Amino acid sequence: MLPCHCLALRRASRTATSFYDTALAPAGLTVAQFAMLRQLQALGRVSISRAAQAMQLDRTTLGRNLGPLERGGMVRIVVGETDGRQRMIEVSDRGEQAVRQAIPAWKSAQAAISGRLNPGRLALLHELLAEFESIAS
Amino acid sequence: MLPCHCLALRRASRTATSFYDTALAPAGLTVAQFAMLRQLQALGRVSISRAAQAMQLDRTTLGRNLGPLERGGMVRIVVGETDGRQRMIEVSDRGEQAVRQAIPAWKSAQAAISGRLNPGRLALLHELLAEFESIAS
DNA sequence: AGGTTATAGGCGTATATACCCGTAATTGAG
DNA sequence: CTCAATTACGGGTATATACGCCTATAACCT
Repeated sequence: MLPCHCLALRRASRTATSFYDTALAPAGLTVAQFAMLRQLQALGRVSISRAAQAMQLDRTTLGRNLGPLERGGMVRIVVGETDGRQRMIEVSDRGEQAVRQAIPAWKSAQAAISGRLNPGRLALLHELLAEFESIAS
Repeated sequence: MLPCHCLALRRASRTATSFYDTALAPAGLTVAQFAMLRQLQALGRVSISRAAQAMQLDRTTLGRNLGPLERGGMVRIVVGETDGRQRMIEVSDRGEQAVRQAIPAWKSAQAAISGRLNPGRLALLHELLAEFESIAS
């Protein structure tokens, strides 16, 4: 049974997600939510489609994932002024605070990895992942 | 914004899943189902918990994922003879046939990656993923 | 201006994933 | 042998992910 590249990535992704989710749980965020909020902060006020494109996520997936964040008061979804079709995403103060509060836990998870996988190999992993994505996308 | 190891893995996993799912779609299997069937074949008749452990999957996740396969007649779930609590998983002939039929598509997807990421780097990726998992699990 | 085309999203549906809690069956201590 | 502890699993709930179809809005062409 030859190793399936996809299976290896999926397994590693599950493991990483579980590891980070455990670390972030006290802060009340999943790693998906944390990453999404941080990316939304970096993007600023942005439409759903544009955010999805930036995050390499399906549009409808991003739309659905906004649900829990919106219910938690972390983001607001408002109709675009110039284009009535667009739904603009705004990270609320509560969302920014949640990210700030979660950052120590996230850093701790990051450090747990960095402490056991030397910087060169970690950088190489990121590089190979990026290369893989450019091939498979 | 420092790169989150988890986010990078999740992104790559999504990309890979989409790539392989597209390749496998004509065969009527998702890559998750394909990988699961192949692992079940390798394991032989096995209980749900034991299979989940072998696949590094949550037990309840594996149990749920059996649903579509069972509905499609790819696997049978039978009560264990020696232990009435166990549910033994058996890949049916239909399941084996589905795997056989999907293998060309899978190989094509594998080859599309191998053709653009040289063997050394691909092997390194697998090695780094394994290392990551051993750290984060 | 009006009709056609294109774009932005929502909703239905389905799979994938994992947590918690409850139940059934086995194991083990005495 | 009995009963407590353990183990195996199902179901409820929730998030994450994506496809297809539909609607609303905008843009474009004549």
